[in-house]
Amino acid sequence: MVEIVNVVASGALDAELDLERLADDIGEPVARYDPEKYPGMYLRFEEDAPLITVYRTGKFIITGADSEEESYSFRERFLNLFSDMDVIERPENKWFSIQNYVCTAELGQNLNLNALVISLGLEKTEYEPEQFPGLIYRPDNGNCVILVFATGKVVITGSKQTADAECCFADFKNSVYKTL
DNA sequence: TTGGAGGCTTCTTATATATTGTGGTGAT
DNA sequence: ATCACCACAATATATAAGAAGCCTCCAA
Repeated sequence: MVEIVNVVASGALDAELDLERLADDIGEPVARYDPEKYPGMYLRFEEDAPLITVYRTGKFIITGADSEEESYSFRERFLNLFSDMDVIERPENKWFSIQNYVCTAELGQNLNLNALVISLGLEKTEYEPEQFPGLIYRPDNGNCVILVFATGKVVITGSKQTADAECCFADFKNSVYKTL
C-alpha cells in the first residue's frame, strides 16, 4: 500500500505580477512576501493547507497537497482569487501539472540495511548511517528514488505519476523478498 | 569581458538518527 | 540563589520537484 503524503505541482498564469501590491491587497496571514529572503510570494488559504508560491513571471507552484485532486482544487481557489481581484481573466488556460509525488509505504518487517546494500547492488544504493539513517536506493529503470529504513518503512519520491511510484515500490518489494 | 552553467536560497512531506539547546527540578 | 542533571524539543543530516534571483567559476 503506497500512500501519497505530498504532491508538488507547478503552473503558469498569463500575466506578469506585481507581487508587492498583491501581497498588500491580500494581506497576512494568507499572503507572505519578503523579497529580501526569497523572490516568491507565499499564499496559504488556511492553516495546514497546501502552500502556493507565486512568482513575478506568473509561474507558481503548489506544495503540500496529499492528492492530485487537492492540488487541482487549490489551483482553482488560487485562480478564483486572482480573477476576483482582476489580476487574471478566466478561463486561465496556461499549463499546470504534477511534478513530484512523495509517498510512504511499509514492508511490514525490520530490515538489515547493510545486507540490503549488497542485494540491491552497490551502484544503486547509498547507505551511510552516520550521515543519515536511511538507505537511498535509485532503481535504474526507475523514475523515483526510494529511502529505506531499518524499521521497514519506506519513502518513495521523485515520481510524476502515482503509477510510477507504485511500480517502483512493487519492484523494490520483489527485490527485497527475493533476498530474504 | 561576457555569458552560460551550475549551485545555492525557500517550501513541502514522509522517514530516523545524533546533536544541540532549553527549561525545569532537585539539591546544596 | 546557583549549579548539576534530566527530560524533552528543536535542528541537523538526506530525497525529489518546481520556481526566481543571487552567487561563483570557467570558457570563448
